Amino acid sequence: MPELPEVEVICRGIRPHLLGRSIEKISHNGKMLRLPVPVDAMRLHLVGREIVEVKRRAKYLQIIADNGTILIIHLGMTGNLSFFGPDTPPARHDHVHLLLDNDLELRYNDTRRFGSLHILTGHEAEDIETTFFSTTGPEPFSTAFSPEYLVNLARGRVMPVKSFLMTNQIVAGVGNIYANESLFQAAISPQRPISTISRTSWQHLITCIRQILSQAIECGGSTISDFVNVSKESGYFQMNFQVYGRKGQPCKRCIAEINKSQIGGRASYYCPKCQK
DNA sequence: CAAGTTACCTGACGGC
DNA sequence: TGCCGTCAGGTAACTT
Repeated sequence: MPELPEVEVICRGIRPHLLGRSIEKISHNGKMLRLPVPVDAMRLHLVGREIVEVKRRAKYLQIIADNGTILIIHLGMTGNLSFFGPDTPPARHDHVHLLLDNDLELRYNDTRRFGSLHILTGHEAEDIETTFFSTTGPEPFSTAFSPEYLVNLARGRVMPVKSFLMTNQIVAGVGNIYANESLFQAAISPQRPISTISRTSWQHLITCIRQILSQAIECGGSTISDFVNVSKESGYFQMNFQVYGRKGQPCKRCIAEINKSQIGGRASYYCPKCQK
């Protein structure tokens, strides 16, 4: 799926097409995503409303209407959003279409159906950080994501640092690719138990995560198999992968070969020589 | 409680 | 060609 950079690219891509538009019609193919599609609530609270804000939090998109309703979209592994004319025939795995007042449709397509849609209204929408995002950690670019914060959470725990970074309660939006890439950049082994990482190393890792994520956003995200942005363009950050998917290939920093192992059930790539 | 495993779903790919 | 196993960017509900 899209990790934070891909979701951010999509967010920036759809925002100018959505702001100021109103939603005229909502259709659904009837299939469940990871959760049921709240199509009745969507129609009740969104049809006829104007879109006033579009933003990202963690890997979730938020489309906010003039009555305070928030439509939350998570893209799962294979979700995508793009705009089509209403006469364009629906594609395979199109699940939801939002028809706008400028005769364009925003279409949610998701092959594996691991994504989800949510509707928040009233208190749930107003206090979204303590309702919907109550267990979501800080954004990686926020000041709350600090070495002190990580040292405290890591105390006495043996979890591998890669699993820790991918835990959304710890920090939002870092998925498998960018966890691998950030740890290579920081020269920290993905298996390293978190309690053994010093304040200085956490600081360095935070800096590396922010650099990698920023570069990926600038590149329009990474295209692994099916990520394309709203304009149907692929991201090209994958050109910059240092370790992800490079098993057996030479490290770009030393002479060793990139290793692959499973950590927390996820493919983990690292240089056994550079990353300690 | 922390950490590891499994399930959800479809499609692409490699081996035979 | 086709069948089968494996793997894929996420998340949460399980189990240990």
